[in-house]
Order: sequence, then structure tokens, then C-alpha cells
Amino acid sequence: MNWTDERVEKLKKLWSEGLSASQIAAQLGGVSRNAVIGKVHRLSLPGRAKAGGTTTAARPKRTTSAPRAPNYAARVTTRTVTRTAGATVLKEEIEVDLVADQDLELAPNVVVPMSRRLGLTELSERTCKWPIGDPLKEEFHFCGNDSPESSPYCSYHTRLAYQPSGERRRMR
DNA sequence: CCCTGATTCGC
DNA sequence: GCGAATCAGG
Repeated sequence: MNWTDERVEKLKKLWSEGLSASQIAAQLGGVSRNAVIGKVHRLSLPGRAKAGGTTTAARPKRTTSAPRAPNYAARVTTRTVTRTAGATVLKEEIEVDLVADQDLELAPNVVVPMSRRLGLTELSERTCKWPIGDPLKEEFHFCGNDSPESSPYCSYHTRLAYQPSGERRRMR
């Protein structure tokens, strides 16, 4: 694949938006992340300030944060998910109320993990393949969070996938 | 191991 | 000019 004006333009745009080279490569298609990086250099585009995993350009900004939940007793796990995502979120603290498994869709305090806004081309074996948005629309993307051991979804979406929010019944 | 960008160098 | 291989790092 050659660098048409359009592709170069898109590269510049995405790069300036702070997307990682691999993400850009995936969106452009037909090129590796190395190709992207190489091109960036040749274009003399401003690189990331420091080498290494962290995107210096795109600072972490939180997605609409979770309203502080009242004392919803029982167990609440707090885990910190670290991801290097372009313009989205680098680090987000996620609280999942395990008790709310009875009414997932009714619990406004259950925050949905941030997604990496991955295009389908950059999904891998260990990325969550939970689709988000309307496939026909532009904002469509996949969750892309890390999914444990060959699971098609991340832990959060696995739970959603397993028990449809509606027919949750109380066994006893 | 996953990922990131940076550099080199044969093509 | 291109990008795989390699390096350096988190």
C-alpha cells in the first residue's frame, strides 16, 4: 500500500489526536505500526515527547465519571485498569458493584469501563470484542479492553453476555 | 507478555 | 521513500 495524499492526511490527523502508531496503522489498514512510525518520522511530524509506552500527547481525561454511589453495602471491587489508549483514557478507576448483578441495567452506579474505541481490524485474541454503538454509524467501535484467557470479552462484558439483564431471577 | 515510539539500514 | 528488524522503555 502506498501513501496516498488521503492516507497521509489521515495519518497526520490521527497522530495529532494522540492515537498510537498501532491504532493508526489499524485504521489505515494495510500497513504496520512500524510503517506508520517510519512515515511519521519522514514527515517530520512531532513525535511523542518521551519514548516508551505512554502517549505523552494525549493526557488522560476521564469519560463521564461515575457519580459517587451511596453506601451500596456488600462487595464492591475497585480495580485500576491501565491502558494506553489514544485520545480516550489512559487510566481509569472502575468500580463495579457486584451486588448489582441482580439488576445491572437498573444500577446507574455501575460504570461501564472505558473502551479503547478499537476498529474491528485491531481486535486481537485478548481484546474484548464487545461491540459498542451502531455498526452503521461512525462512532461504532469495540470495547477493546483486555480479556482474560481467550475469553471473547473482558470481565465486565462477559457478565453481561452471560446473563441477559432482563431475566435475572433469584434462585433459592 | 502486553504495549509504546525511535532508529537503523537494506531494499 | 519505505518499513521490517531491532532497540529501548513502561
